[in-house]
Amino acid sequence: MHISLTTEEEAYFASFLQYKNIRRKQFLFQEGDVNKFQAFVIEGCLRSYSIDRSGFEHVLQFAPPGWWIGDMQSIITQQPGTLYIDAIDDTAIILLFKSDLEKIYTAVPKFERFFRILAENALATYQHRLIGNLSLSAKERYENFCRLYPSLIQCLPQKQIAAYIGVTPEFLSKMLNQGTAKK
Amino acid sequence: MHISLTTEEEAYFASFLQYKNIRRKQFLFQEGDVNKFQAFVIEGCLRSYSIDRSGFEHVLQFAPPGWWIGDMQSIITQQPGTLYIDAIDDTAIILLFKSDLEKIYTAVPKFERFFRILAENALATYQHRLIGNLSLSAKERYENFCRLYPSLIQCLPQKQIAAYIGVTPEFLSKMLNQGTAKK
DNA sequence: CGCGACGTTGATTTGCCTCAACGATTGTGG
DNA sequence: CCACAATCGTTGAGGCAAATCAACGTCGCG
Repeated sequence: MHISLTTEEEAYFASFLQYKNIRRKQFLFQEGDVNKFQAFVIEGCLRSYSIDRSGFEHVLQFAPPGWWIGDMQSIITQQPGTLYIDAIDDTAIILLFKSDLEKIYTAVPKFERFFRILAENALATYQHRLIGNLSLSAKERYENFCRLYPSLIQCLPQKQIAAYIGVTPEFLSKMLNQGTAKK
Repeated sequence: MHISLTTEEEAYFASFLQYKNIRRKQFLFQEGDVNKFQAFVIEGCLRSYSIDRSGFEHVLQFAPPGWWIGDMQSIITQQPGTLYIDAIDDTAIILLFKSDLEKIYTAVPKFERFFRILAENALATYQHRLIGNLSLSAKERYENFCRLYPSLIQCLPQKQIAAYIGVTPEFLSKMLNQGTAKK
């Protein structure tokens, strides 16, 4: 990780963490809620997405083990959020509440560093994805996705991938089946 | 701003800053360079963009006065970047080198906080833009752009806006001229 | 002045969407 | 343990938003 901690600092940090289990399809967060925590995935998989005016889902992020997830906009502003977060599989997570995080920052400034680096990496990732969405075809975005998240392709329903790369499930299906040579 | 500084801290920080002017159309950064600094715009306007395989530009960010800009991916990894950054108008900027920033972080940890918050806000902004690109029509994206950057619409050539919202200049032109009622 | 960037407009094409129907799989309750 | 509903992927016909290509007028600038 990006910082090293003494045993006391670790214990202090750990004292704020809350463990939680979420069942497949259960919601961790819904549009209109104020998001008061970041979630860290230990096992399983979460996803964050928005639902547009026409009822279509658009996936912002998948969070397999080792990933953080939350409605950043809502966490920052403490205003009602616009995203949904739910579980794709049964999932074990750790919650870290914003109010506690503020305390942690004050007590152990090193954590500012940790979460700064985390945010900067995430930022670069989203910039890269945005550029991809502006410049690549659906097929190329799919290939990128496979290259970037090889562990996910196997456990995700195809329509979730479609909602991530920005095409309809029907179109993704056709794309995949005519890339394959036919007899 | 997000932190408050003593006079000494301010002076210490200021001692690292380098002022620079860039002429219209001049490059601050090009694909393949390793980005060693963040730039803060005082006056004028910069833009960061990528050029795809077919030679089309895709704007990642405009930076009017008060904004930071850089190739985040390259700054983090210190590997050659993929973006271009150039000046839309004659522009005055401040450079803050990554190597200096590391020193500043060590000397005055408060700055970790400042740049953490900066990165988190930027992150939320890109997430929002990505969702918009996945769920909105070209017209809606244009309207969002106008709402979000009213100061920019006047000084930007139309084709730059097109390259930001993700349409061709031709299409944006048509869109705008038939939204207007005709006689 | 003349060149190059920009915006405009039209004709045509295309990548992706919409809608609808259908089989396969899953899971759930009786 | 089976019946049924729900979800998912597939396929086809047709439609539309946006891209492509090309031509042209305008303006600012060297």
